Amino acid sequence: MSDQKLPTRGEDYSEWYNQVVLRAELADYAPVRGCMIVRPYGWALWENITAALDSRFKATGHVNAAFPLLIPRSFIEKEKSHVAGFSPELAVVTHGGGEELEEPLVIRPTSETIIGYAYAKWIQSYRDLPVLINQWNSVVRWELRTKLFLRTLEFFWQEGHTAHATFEEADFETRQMLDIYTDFAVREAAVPVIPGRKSDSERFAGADQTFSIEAMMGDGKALQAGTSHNLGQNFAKAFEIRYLDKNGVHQHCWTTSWGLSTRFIGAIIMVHGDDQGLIFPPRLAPFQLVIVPIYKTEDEKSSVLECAQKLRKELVAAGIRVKMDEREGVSPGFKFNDWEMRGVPLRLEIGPKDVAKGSVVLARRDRPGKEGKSFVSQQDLAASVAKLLEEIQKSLYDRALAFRNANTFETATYEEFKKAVEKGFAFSWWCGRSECEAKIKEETKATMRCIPLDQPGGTGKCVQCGEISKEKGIFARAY
RNA sequence: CGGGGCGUAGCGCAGCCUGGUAGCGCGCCUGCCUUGGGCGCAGGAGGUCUGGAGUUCAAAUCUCCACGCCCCGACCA
Repeated sequence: MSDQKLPTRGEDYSEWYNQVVLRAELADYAPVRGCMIVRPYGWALWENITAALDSRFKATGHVNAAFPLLIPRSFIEKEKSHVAGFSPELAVVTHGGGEELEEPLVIRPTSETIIGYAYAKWIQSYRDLPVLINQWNSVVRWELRTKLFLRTLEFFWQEGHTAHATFEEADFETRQMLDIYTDFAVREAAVPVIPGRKSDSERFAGADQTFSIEAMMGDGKALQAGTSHNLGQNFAKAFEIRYLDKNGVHQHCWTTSWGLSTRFIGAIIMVHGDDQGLIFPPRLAPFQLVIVPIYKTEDEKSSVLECAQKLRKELVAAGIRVKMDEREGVSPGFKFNDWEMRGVPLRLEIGPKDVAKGSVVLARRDRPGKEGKSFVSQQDLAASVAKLLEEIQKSLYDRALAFRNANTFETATYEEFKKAVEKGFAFSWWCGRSECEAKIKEETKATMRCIPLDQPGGTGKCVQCGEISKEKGIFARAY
């Protein structure tokens, strides 16, 4: 660490983000442009994200599997709009074993096609349905403008792929998974999100309908934090995924896909972080509590460490993720700042005075300085800690929601709209036409994020063209 | 893929204009001292100056070419 202070978010939000990711040791740049090395601290966060999602997938009947990294290029070409959408960003393997391949292989940008191939083989009867499979993997899309976690050439994610007998079942699945993402974002990550439907131009290549959850970052920009697609019968027709129904008639399946990526880590960073650095929501934080022992003499050191170890064991036994910072030669003050920068939600300070009094100091990451510090008895420490962690979790959500509300504007005129998207979200009537959407983008740089599922009802005038509209949309500049 | 910026110690930079001994800050190592909000002092290690070609007695420095990275725009989880 060369300079000790981060740039503030107000000075340079983008640079604040880059630095905090590197200094907190979440990730590092790789030798190939656009690729990312996820460091242990960042991966620990991802593991907590995957665990929270995976249990929700399992609870709704999904199972995990693994499909290949390499896909015959002809597969990608089988679904018209899918090729059109993805061909500019494909990585293609042309050689293997020292020879040019007869058919180039695409490194998966997503797995609809190879899974479609497998489903066509596996599904014959309505009795085989539904198929509810998820896979955890990484995919490659040749991005030209990259940023750690938010947009990298290779990224880690989960992709769920399901096949159903009817449109209704596929529609239910699509919405159910959107609900799961919403629940995960709100309850685990303390990130308020707006679930909604994507416009035609923002739809996934090959989907009939795309839904997303949209979150507001600390600079007022939007981030798509998860997506769920109803693929209709498009892939089923391209790959001949068919089943024989009860009447003995061949039907094409209805398929869905849904994904959430390491991009979500970017959302956590930008939704909760402050000028000191990261703030992780307790439920996902790699370390929920860090212990900083404080001592001068050798005698103090042994008694403080002994006590700290005892407390650590109690906390671990209570299921709390604890880090003990026993580094020699760095001052406690340094450690305070270091762990604050790295986003640990709660810090436990213990020194000779605390050992004598049977107390500790607990300092909340979400409330800087003295205000967030409290003296707490070592008796029932685990219970006190658990309670504080819950409070922090809640206050992070409340704070993020308040910020989003303060920066979301219901705009009546186009002038108001233009001002709104400078600061945050515009929630405005929209006629639904792509031309209006394109014009808005051209003139304001804001894009149609989603049409929230939660609509006020009634009608209003499209913010751009003035036509009577039935729905309101979220518009914002986006990552 | 267009525009801009930058490649010199692990990181951040100076040196380049005006060619001639490789420098500073932070970090790292050792020792002492300190430790309740980013300690201090002393000593030390660490460089094919992104690569290639050219000009020159001599190139980090001048010329040309290549490569890489970052930032800003068009396309995307």
